Amino acid sequence: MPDASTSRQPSARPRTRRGQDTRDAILRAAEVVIGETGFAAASIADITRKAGIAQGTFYIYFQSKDEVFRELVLEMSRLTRAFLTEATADAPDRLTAERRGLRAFLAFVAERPALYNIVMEARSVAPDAYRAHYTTFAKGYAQNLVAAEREGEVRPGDAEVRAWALMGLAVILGERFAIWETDADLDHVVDQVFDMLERGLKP
Amino acid sequence: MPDASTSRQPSARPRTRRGQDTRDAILRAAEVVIGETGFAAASIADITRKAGIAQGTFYIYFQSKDEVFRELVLEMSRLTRAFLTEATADAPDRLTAERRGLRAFLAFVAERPALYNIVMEARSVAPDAYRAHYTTFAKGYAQNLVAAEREGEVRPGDAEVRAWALMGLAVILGERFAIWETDADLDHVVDQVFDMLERGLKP
DNA sequence: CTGAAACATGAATCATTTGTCATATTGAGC
DNA sequence: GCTCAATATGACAAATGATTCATGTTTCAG
Repeated sequence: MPDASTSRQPSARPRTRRGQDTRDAILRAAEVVIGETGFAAASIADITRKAGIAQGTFYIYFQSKDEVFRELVLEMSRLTRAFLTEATADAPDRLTAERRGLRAFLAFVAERPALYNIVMEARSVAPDAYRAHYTTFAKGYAQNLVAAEREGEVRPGDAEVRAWALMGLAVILGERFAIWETDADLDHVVDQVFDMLERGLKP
Repeated sequence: MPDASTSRQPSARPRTRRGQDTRDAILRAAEVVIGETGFAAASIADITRKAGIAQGTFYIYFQSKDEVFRELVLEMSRLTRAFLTEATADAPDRLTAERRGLRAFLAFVAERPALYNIVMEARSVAPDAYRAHYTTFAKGYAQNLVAAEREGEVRPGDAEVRAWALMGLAVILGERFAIWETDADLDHVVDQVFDMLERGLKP
């Protein structure tokens, strides 16, 4: 067992308010710098400069650049789920919940593109975290669909396949209509997608 | 105007069979090395070792690591489109073509995960190439949908939104069912997706 | 055959950055 | 107001890996 009293673990939780603030400052700076320039191009120097601290201070709170990155992915993962849970909480039925969820997701992406970029980049930088993010998400999604099916709110079908399909569609629509194009009519996008999803493409 | 006769452009086309072979060897090695370990982790040394050539030789054919990468993205882009065009060529109607297209795409991804990884990583390594890839793809996709709509093969709707939605869904299904899980029942996945897309989720 | 262009080599260069460390400073609890 | 753990500093050692280059070898048109 490591002796935390003599050899303090790097990246142990801060013990004072001051420490907490510094750690937060690093995370926020990392979100901006990594989110804007990408993981590879972002240097620790960039991050600490933006955070207004010395380079060495970084290593008091994180073992490596990789570690902040993972922390940011986790943060984004939690945040997105919380946001969507909130947004869909009092929907009358599943399809309405899905619609509101997609709308909220697009708004979220437009609001914090940096965090979105970080999750996307996690695919190559921290594949396990990336995969965990989507898998967790998909699980909840599928559960909702199964429940909806039981209630007769959607036609029967493979909930897992559907969940992944719906996530995928949300992801790329976010990229296309909330990041690349910054003034798209998101309500129109959602309407169109749900016209397709609810009633199908067949004439 | 640069004088190509005295200062040969690096990355000019090879002029002999031998040169062509070497260039191809580099591309194939780069596909494997970058596709498996990621752009950042892949070193020129790794690539040239795998290609069986000296490090300096690399720079006869490519200006930088970035340049091979872009070339690979382009290659993948062309290849995927050709493959899908072929796979959907003699479909009786649009929805059948879409179905066959998705099935073929999943098979393609399962077959060459390295190339797929490269396109995904392009999002951060070569954003313009990444975007060009999807935009080109979406354009063709949307045209097909517009035509199908005219023929009365699909219900009217915003073809661009639909095109992106369908692409997004294919992308993440590829990741989930062709890369992460290597023995998924791809026909089942396609059936389920098309049940949803054709007839809709509403009971 | 032959010479010039094309191609190939790999050691050396060079720029970049990570992560460390010896040395301050801060502030909470006594 | 002292003391010690926590926090902060910034210069620097060490590694890394992309790119260059001076020199050799191969190819092929004439």
